[in-house]
Amino acid sequence: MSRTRLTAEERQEQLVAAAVTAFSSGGYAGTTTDQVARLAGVSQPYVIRLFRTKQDLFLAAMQHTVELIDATFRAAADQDPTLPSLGHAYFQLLGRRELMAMLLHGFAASDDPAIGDHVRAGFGRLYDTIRALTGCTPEEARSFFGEGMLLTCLASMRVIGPAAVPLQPWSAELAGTYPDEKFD
Amino acid sequence: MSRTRLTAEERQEQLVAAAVTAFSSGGYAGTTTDQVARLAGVSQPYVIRLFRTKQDLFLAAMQHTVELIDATFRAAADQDPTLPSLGHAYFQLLGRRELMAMLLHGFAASDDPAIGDHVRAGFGRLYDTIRALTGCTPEEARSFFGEGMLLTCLASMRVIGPAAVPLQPWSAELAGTYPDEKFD
DNA sequence: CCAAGTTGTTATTGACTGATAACCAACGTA
DNA sequence: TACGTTGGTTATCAGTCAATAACAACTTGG
Repeated sequence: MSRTRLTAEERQEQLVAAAVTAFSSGGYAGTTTDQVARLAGVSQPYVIRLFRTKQDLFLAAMQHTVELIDATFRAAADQDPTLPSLGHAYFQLLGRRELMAMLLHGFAASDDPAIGDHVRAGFGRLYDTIRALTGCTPEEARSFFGEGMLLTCLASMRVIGPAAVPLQPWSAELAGTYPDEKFD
Repeated sequence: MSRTRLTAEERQEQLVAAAVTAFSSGGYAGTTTDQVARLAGVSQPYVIRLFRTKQDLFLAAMQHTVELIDATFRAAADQDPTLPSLGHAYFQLLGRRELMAMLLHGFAASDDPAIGDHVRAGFGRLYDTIRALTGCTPEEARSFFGEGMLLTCLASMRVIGPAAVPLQPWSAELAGTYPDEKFD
C-alpha cells in the first residue's frame, strides 16, 4: 500500500479534520503536532510546513469547527427559521463531542491574545448568524446561547451525549429536563 | 529579607491559591509547576514534594475553586435564598476571572478520566447546593446553570468582566442584555 | 546542646516537542 | 529524457519540563 499523494489543499483539509479530533481531546497545549500528524498518516515536520506553526493549525481547526456549526444552523433555518428549530439542530451536534470540546478548549485558551481574537470572532459570527436567521431579540439570543453553553459544557464533561459517563443523581435529574430529545 | 518558613499546611494553601492563578491562565497542560512555584516564591521540586504530582496540584486548585463558589452561594442564600439572589452573587464572581477560567479549563480537561471525575463531582456539588438552598425545580436549575455557563464562557473569553477586550457590536448587544448589573 | 523531625534547596535527568534543514520521490511537460 | 515543481521524508536540535535524589538549614523536645 504505497502512500497516495494528495494536493496540498486536500492534505490541509484532512489535517484540519485530524486536528479537530486531536485538539478536542487534549486542548491546545496538551496536544502535540505529532499526534495530529499520525492521525492523518503523515510526518510531523510536514504538518508544520503546511501550517507554519502549531498555533496556526489550532486556529484552522477552530475555524473549521465554527464553520461546521454555522452551516448546521443555516441548514436548520432552511427548513424552519425559528429558535426551537436551531436549538434542535444544535442538540443533534452533541453527538459530535469533538466539536463541543473544541469550542470549550477555544474559550479556555482565549488567554492567548491571538487565539482569543480568533475565538471571539467565531463566537460573534455564530451570534450574528442566530440573530439574522431567526430575527430573535437580543434577550432571546442570550437565553438561547445560555442553553447552548450549558449543553456544550455538559457534553465536554461527558455528563450528557454519546460518550457520557454513568449518571449521578444530579446529572440524571439535569438530563431529565430534556425530556423529548434523544442523546446520540 | 530571609524567607519565612511556613508549616506544610500553610504552604499548601498558598500554593493552591497560586495554582488557581497559574492554571486559570494556561490550563492544565499549558502551565508548568515551575510557574506555580515562582508565584508562591518556592522551588519547583518543593511543589512536587507537597502535592506528589502536577495532576494532584491541579485537582486541589479545582477543588478550591468549587469550594469558593459554593461558599459564595451559601453566603448569598443566608441573606435571600432565591435564584435571583444567587444569580446576582455569581454575577459578582465574574470579577474574579481566574475562577471562571479555572472552571472552564476543568470542563475542557475532563477528557482525562481522573480530572473528569473530579470536575463532574464538583459540578454536581454546585448543582445540589443550588437545589437545596433555593428549593427550585430541575427546570429552573437548568435555566440558572445555562445563564451561569454563558457568563462563565463570556468571562473566560474576555467578552465581559473586568478584563474584557474592546467590544464588538455583537458583544455590546449581548452585554447590554444585562442592564442593571455592573461588571467588576 | 544534641538528635530527630520538618521545611526547604540545588543538581540532575530522561523524556518530549516544535521547528529547521537537507534530502528524496513522483509528476507533468517541453 | 532531462528538468522544474510539488508533495513528502529522515535527521536533528535547542529548549522545556516533571520528577527524583541528595543535601542543607531551621526548630523543638528531652
